[in-house]
Amino acid sequence: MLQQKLATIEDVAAMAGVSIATVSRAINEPTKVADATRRKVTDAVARTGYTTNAMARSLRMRRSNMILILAPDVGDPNFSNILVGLETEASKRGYGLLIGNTQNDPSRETDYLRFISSNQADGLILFTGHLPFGLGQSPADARLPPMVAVNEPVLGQDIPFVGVDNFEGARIAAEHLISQGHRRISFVGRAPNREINRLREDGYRAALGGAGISIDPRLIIDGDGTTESGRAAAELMFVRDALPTAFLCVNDATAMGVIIALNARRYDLPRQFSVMGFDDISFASFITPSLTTMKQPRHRMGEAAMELLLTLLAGEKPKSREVLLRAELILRNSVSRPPG
Amino acid sequence: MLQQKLATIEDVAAMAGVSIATVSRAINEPTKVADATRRKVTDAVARTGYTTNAMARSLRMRRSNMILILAPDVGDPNFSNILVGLETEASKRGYGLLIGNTQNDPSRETDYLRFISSNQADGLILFTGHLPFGLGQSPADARLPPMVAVNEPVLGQDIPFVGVDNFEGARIAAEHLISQGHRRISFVGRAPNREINRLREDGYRAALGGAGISIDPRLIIDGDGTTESGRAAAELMFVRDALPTAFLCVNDATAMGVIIALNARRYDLPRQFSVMGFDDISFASFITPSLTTMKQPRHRMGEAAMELLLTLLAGEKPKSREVLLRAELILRNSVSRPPG
DNA sequence: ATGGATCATGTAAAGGTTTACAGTGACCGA
DNA sequence: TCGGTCACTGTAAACCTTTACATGATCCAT
Repeated sequence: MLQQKLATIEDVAAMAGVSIATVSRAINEPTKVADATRRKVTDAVARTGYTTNAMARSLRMRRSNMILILAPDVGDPNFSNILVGLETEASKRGYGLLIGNTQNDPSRETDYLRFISSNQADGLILFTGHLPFGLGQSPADARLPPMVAVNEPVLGQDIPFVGVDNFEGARIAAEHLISQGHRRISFVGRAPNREINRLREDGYRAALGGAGISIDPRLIIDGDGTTESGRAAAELMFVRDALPTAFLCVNDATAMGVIIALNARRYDLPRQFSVMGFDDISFASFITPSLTTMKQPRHRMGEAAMELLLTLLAGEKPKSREVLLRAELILRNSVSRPPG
Repeated sequence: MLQQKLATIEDVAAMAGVSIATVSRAINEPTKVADATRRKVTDAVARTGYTTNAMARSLRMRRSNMILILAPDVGDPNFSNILVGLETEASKRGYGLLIGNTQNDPSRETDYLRFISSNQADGLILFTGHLPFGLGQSPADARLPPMVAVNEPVLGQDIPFVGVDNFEGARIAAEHLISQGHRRISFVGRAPNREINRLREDGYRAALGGAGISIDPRLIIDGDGTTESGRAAAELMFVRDALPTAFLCVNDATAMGVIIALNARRYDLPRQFSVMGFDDISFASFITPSLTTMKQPRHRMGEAAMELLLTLLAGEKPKSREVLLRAELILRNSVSRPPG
């Protein structure tokens, strides 16, 4: 390779006329070194262009200052903003981010664990909602690496979690619809085995219950959170005999599907039907009508998750092992009073 | 720390009754080791749960098997899919991805170079369209690390590039509008100092020239590629006296702004105005009318860029230092024949 | 039988840090 | 003057690999 040899700590030590130990100290614990010496060292560092070899440092310290992010799909617009928050905080604290895109493929999840076992990453951020395949199953690896789940909690494992209060958020959303006079409110995106969907459905139920509205099970529609599922759900409502006046959707993607289906049937929104989403993805404001939704503080979620993980990594006790942020109601044009 | 000591190569060697050199060879160059010995080693590896310490390996080999991604905004929907392509190819070849989100902040760009200079990353993928601040300016660092620009080329530096043929793509788009009978076609998103915008504008000009249509400079509107700029551009057209029958937009975000503005003015699209975008971002199909656009093969762009970088890293000569992929015309509902 | 080639393995150095421990002077109080 | 602190610096081990080189065994052709 053409790579010219980089300056090492020895070169700096030689130029400054001190030992390598002193150079190391001058860099990492400046107070422990005499002023004059420190100046000689910083001088030599500048002249040689020395930068610490992170590999040697990591080897010695058994710490890489890297965090592995395990996500099913980095391209997901809901994830990528959290990623920016994670990155902001990590970068501020001198950590780097390693990305692991798993596509929900168990073998890729396992594969990425090599970064942990080979010491290339000190901790783990989980977007997946479950432990990576191969971790925590056998009692042998009862000792899990430091990790924090974000967005979606990991059930039954007591993994620290940062996310939004989905129950409360959905309740606020449903209450908003109720306050506009709606009483026949559909919930689109039921999926009892997905924790997020379950919590949002529960929030919906709590709001209706609190307002003394009895729940019509025909208005609760299964869905996997995709735009297509929203479209299909809306179509299904027309087949069944009972129509709602408002749709509360488990997320924005679903809500967009509902809106597309209603637009295609030439309904005038929001006059004839109101629609609410959840998440406030970037395109929620671009669809017609623009989407009233619950905004997730994604950037802050990322920051909080990273902060929690770094606290754990430092061996300190965090204030709390669970951080629930509040979702914020964003009023746009997809909700009005019901017709009639 | 609670960290129990991990098995090292010495533990494996002891258990297998061979030297550590043999263990290393059995793992990395299995053919150079006798069958019986290899079996003993793999056995011991399994029993101890040994994984090679990547730090020690990197230190010794002066190679980290990591690639640094420098992007202005990881959350950009156009970027994140390229990222998935990069990741696919990198992961296949045993490389990891380090993300550097710069927000176009020069100091953050420089900051991330520490991963290169400290040997934590072997190469660089540039989304930024320019060299990171602090690199290549002074003749001292004339020797640049191996890098590949993706999406947006770096001008005047002979940096290998993978992207879409923007000139050709824009020409195809404009020709599509012309083939539908449009002759008054606006170009929204002129920005002569942005290479991508410039190329797309040139493609537009070439198509019109080729069809013998003279270009009305009043139909060419500045824009920075944001949705807001598209909205503003459309409004501007109404202030000026000359209206087009079709809008060719520099990208989908701009096109969505144009559509929103036209929808707000209660025009019937595409009957009264046709609109085309460029990129095919995921929400292009969700706006009403759904957007006819040029699709960028983002996943393949990522793969190709990573492939090129790894070729350079291996010290081999790549087939070509520039890979231009073709954008594909996606027909949807935002284009029709002009009115009248 | 002998020289040389081939194959399998071992020895030890090198890669660049951090840090426990030891050492050196200077200074202070008795 | 002496013992003891204190502030600073140096020595050397440890972190865990990969790999050039040396060694020894086997085999074949002479």
